[in-house]
Amino acid sequence: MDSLKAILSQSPEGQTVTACGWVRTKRDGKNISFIALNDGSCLSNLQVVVDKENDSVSNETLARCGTGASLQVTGKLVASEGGGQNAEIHADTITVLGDTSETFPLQKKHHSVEFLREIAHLRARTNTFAAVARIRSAMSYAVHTFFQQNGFFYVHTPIITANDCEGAGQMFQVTTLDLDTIARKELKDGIDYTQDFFGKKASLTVSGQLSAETYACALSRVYTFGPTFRAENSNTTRHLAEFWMIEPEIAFCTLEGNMEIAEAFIKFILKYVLENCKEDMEFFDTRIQKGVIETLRQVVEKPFVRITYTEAIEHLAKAADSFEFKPVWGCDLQTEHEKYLTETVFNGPVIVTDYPKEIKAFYMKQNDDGKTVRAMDILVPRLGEIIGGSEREADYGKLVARMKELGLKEEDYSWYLDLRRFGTVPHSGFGLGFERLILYITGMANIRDVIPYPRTVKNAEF
RNA sequence: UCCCUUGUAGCUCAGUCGGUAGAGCAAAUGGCUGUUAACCAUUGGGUCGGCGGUUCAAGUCCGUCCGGGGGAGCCA
Repeated sequence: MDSLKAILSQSPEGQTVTACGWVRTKRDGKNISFIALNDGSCLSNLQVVVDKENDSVSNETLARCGTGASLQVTGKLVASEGGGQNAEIHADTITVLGDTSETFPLQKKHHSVEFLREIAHLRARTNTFAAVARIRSAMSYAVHTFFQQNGFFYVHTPIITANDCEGAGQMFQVTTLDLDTIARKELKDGIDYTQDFFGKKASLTVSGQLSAETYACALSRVYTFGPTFRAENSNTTRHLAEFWMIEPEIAFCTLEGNMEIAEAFIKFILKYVLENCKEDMEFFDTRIQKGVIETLRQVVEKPFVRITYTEAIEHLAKAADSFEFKPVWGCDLQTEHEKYLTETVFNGPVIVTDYPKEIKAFYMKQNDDGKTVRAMDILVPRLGEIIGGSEREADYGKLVARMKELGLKEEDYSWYLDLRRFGTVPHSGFGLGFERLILYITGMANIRDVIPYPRTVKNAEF
């Protein structure tokens, strides 16, 4: 059975084909009916033409071909007399594989994304969500292609972790203890985790970075690409409790090399999608965000702007009056600051490096100035931070000293510190939120609409 | 977690100064000689998010809870 994509790519010469799909719309005339059929293999529908004067398809069958029904159609593929499509199928037989009903919630009209979120199990049957799904798949393939072509090994870091030290956010606890029983007891001494499945407190991972570092310090170039979980109570269009993160980690690599790889990576994915998902991208360009294709093309062409945090603050200081939060050295960049830099000053992606150590994680390499670390964030218009990365502190003494300043216990990180005890090397890496990259590429507005079943605060439906 | 906003037909919304509900689309039915979210006509469709209060009278005013959306913080 050929997909509609395969059928529509054929030259229509009257050959007999069999097509399967779901009815999008049906338009009835006295002697003729048109059915728009879609199987999700591509954005385009196949127009099915039913000649009512010819008895091949009964009126009873035709009546069952309402929006949402699934059909198998056999007929001749011919050039279309109408203007909306090149080819169409003149049906000889139609088999209704599955009936629909008047309660089918998807109508042949526009629906809001908010409404479609409530029927997430059916929304993939709309143009927008099917296009997002196809692009997401193509991007996943491109992620692996980029790294595999550049000598990276794909490492599967654990989903469940008993490290209490990943430090990137609030964690979801994993337990087999009976919480109902625990909740009823007065627990003066706390919970006895030695009785739990893993014998200690365990959680879902918030980052594969620390594990990836251990493999980078063995295989040199590795990456992870998997689900990540954050139990933050954040309610925005850019956050999910369950999201997919891409985290490369590279040995013998300083921050400069890290930035080069990050920039090349983003450009590779954009270029791949522009070349391989043309029909879907044109849909996003006309229906979702006007001009998104041209924006992406320019991002691929131009080198990313690179500035230090200190330079960023200087830029922001010139427009200090326009901000709610005054830009002061030492403070983290606010959303309004990121927007100003990417949208007003540079009009494109900006890599900001060398942040104050106080606002960055303990494992980042300390600069000689004693104030900043070798961190880099890539900021993009509309979304803000899309990548966060750094060169890692490779010096055992400096790393331990920084941990002490922050009150972190050495024994909790002994395996991580072993990387610095035994054959330490300069190494770097970054994390990229996959869904944010999808938002950037498609122009979609809400991160909940670029993952099939979004998990957010108070929402784990489907 | 904080701020703003919103909840009325299957969907998108209107509903004025408090007086018991309206449109478009969708659906169903009929019509129509090739349509492109087809078109034309007819019909059906409502616990106005829940609970409580004020009032002769509440979709409308007040309180509270729940849901949706946007922004901020946190971050990817």
